[in-house]
Amino acid sequence: MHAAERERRIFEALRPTGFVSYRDLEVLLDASPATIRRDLTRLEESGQIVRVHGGAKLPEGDDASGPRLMGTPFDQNITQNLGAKQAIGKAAAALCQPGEGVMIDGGTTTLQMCPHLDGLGLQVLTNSLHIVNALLPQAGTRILLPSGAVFREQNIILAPAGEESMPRFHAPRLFMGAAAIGPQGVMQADPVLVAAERRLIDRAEEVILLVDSSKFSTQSGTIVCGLDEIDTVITDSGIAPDMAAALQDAGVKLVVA
Amino acid sequence: MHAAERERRIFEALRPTGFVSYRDLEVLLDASPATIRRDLTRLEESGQIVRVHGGAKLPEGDDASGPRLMGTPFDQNITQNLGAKQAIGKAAAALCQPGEGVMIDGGTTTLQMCPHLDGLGLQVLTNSLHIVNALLPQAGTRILLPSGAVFREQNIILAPAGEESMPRFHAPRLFMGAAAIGPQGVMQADPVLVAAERRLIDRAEEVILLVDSSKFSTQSGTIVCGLDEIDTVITDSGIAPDMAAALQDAGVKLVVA
DNA sequence: CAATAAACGATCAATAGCAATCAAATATGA
DNA sequence: TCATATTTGATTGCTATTGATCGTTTATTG
Repeated sequence: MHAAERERRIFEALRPTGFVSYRDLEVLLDASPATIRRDLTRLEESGQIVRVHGGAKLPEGDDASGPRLMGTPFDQNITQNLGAKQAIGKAAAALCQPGEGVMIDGGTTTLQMCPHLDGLGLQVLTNSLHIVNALLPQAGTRILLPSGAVFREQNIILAPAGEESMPRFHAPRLFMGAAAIGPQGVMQADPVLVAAERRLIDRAEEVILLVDSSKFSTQSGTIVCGLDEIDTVITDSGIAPDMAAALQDAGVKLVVA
Repeated sequence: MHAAERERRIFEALRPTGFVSYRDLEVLLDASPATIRRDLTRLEESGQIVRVHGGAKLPEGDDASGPRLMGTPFDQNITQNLGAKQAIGKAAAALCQPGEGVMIDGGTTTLQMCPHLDGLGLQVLTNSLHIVNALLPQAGTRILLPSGAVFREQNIILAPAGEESMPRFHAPRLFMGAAAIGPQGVMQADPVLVAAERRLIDRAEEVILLVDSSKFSTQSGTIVCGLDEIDTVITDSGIAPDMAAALQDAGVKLVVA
């Protein structure tokens, strides 16, 4: 296989979550370790990726620093606070019990759970096509989808109002993202997301919110639910102490990844 | 072989993934290494391709057909009889009325309809994630999905038996693929596909079958339905005359793309 | 905090792709 | 028909890329 072809595959693997492991590449490229390392080194020197121990990731969301293909707002968000989101995703994945069924809401932070779910044999109900794509290579993970129409802005599946879209599903845990969180509760940028998430919340025993610390300083959006409906918040170390205290006062369990 | 003919073949090989290896060209063009290099040099000087060590690729930004991952049986099938499938897909798309709702079954032939559906403002119900991906860039096409579990072998959504997976949907036309077709009826390789397709058939006024002519000589599989349930068959000119006659005797309308 | 395993970088031989030159075949025009 | 121009094919070094094998560094786990 040739360098150009390998590069194409690397980016293809990199796009969904912003990260590829060295192991994945070994299988995907069918090339010797030395060659893979050389490819990664070259791509890093040209600024197109960032190497990390064990793989490579897309550069953190500084805009206009290279000829990367990212059109949708979603693709732009993937690289925002990528490191924090990866840590949060990993911590969230650690809460899943092998073999159980969980719900994962769409979002760039929840997306980062996916690489860590491999091998757990989970049953994942999600409304996000991005998450479907990320989970597709994991043979042991069962993917369930609700019915509905595809909403392109967020690449999620949206059921018509009042319609039963996921019959007979109930899960111990829902992992949810958000545009912002504050004392008023959890907020989303787009009102149509609110309806979708509310439906998920109603079907979960426990609601776990995944938000990087920048979401605590944003305030715009439509309210999804109050803090009383949230059981756990997973965030990064950038959270302000008073925010942490406020969450715990509201009875929310706080996990800092 | 003339230079023009070689150039045509080079682009043909280049289109699917955006890259051709020098080795591939050697087989494909049946020309001496020197000639191939000269062709590539010339095409690069005119800006139509970019040469890289070991082959050539399309210039950046010329991202007409997105890069696809090869390896699964599905991806291998895509290139089988591609020309015929494209023609069939185009003919099928021509049967769609602007603004109407249609159902499209998963398959490599039905997939070829997608490029021709842009601008029709259709409402497409499909169980195939491949078709979802193909339709995603078409802003005017509304995509509807049934609920269910993702079945990886074929990348389709499979509803649990007996469950209502697509409430309140009914379409004038179903476009369906098949593994084989003969006097006994329409066949699929995998029994799980049969259940999925049967459910679609029940919701359609008219069933249109898309099969390239090689499907007439295959005989293996599970029977999906008899010829009496098929209204129209679209195939390529490779169909044997006696087969064509048999279809028309069975009351099936035959379209040769 | 130490042990272990994985990932890393550097070096070197082998291979594959490359450019340049020249010879042969084919086309073109008087 | 002959001469000339253009295209194709073969040969020859040369360079780039690859894969294997080291020893070293870095995460991870108990």
